[in-house]
Amino acid sequence: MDSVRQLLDSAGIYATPQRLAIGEVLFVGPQHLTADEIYDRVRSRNGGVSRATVYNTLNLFTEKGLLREIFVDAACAFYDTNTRPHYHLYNVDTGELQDMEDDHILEHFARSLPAGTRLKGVDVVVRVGNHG
Amino acid sequence: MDSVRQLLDSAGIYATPQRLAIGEVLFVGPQHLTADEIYDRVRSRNGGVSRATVYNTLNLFTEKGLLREIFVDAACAFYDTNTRPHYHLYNVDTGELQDMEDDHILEHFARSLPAGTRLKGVDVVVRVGNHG
DNA sequence: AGTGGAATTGGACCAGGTCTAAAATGAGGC
DNA sequence: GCCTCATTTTAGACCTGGTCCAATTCCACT
Repeated sequence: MDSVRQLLDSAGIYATPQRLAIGEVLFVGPQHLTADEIYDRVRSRNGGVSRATVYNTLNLFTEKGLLREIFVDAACAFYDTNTRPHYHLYNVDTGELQDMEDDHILEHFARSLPAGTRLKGVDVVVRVGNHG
Repeated sequence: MDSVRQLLDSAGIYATPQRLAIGEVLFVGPQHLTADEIYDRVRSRNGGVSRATVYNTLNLFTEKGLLREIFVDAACAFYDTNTRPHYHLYNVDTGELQDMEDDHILEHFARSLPAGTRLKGVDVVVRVGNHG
């Protein structure tokens, strides 16, 4: 139960009740959630957390490297608890997003797609910056 | 000059003056533009095109496979005239987006980054669907 | 207890992008 | 040439995810 507190500590994040509540929703395992899903889950478990705090906290966690933002369509960001560089499989029809673990997926993706799905495209974004 | 018309024809898109104007802005070569940039360029060249038409047309072109949408941050979509599966280099500080042509970039990206930039992360989205 | 800086809050605000209802366009038939 | 009707365009209202802001609360420290 205190693993979330430790995680925040190790990232240099001051642990508040709200941040712990949000962390407990997020860091139960690898998952992809939207801000709204996170907001709903935190509320139904702990009650009082405002939308603004959820956004603040998600941005803070992202900045500190505990989360990664994924943009897969214009109208909603996913937050991924797996922060290693990795691949995603996005189903444009269902809106599902899942991790792909195969390191050679780029060579194989066409062969290894889930049954019943058809390839629509592959985008790789290598994110760089000028500092930090 | 009529190559845009031919492109629209071959994609089964009825060629209107507005669509041709937008096509002429887009299909001059490989590039990444935002909807707003496209709107501005069309207006400064041809005048009368409404924002709604630009969005309609971009969606139509995307649907018909002439364009690809790229989501790289929450607040703005890029439209890429290169529709083959390929990689992008996004500079989080400048907002620049460029194509990467190296087919083995995933193995080499860490070594081949532009001078003065540092790796922030790699996201690969393999887009699939249940039909079509 | 008192103080000051950080965190939280609700609500106003912002900006892409979509929707809608009305007007304009234009190809096909006459 | 001109009607007709479906398609396209348009302006502006609208929606919605996300940010900003000023006011309040919290809490570590004295």
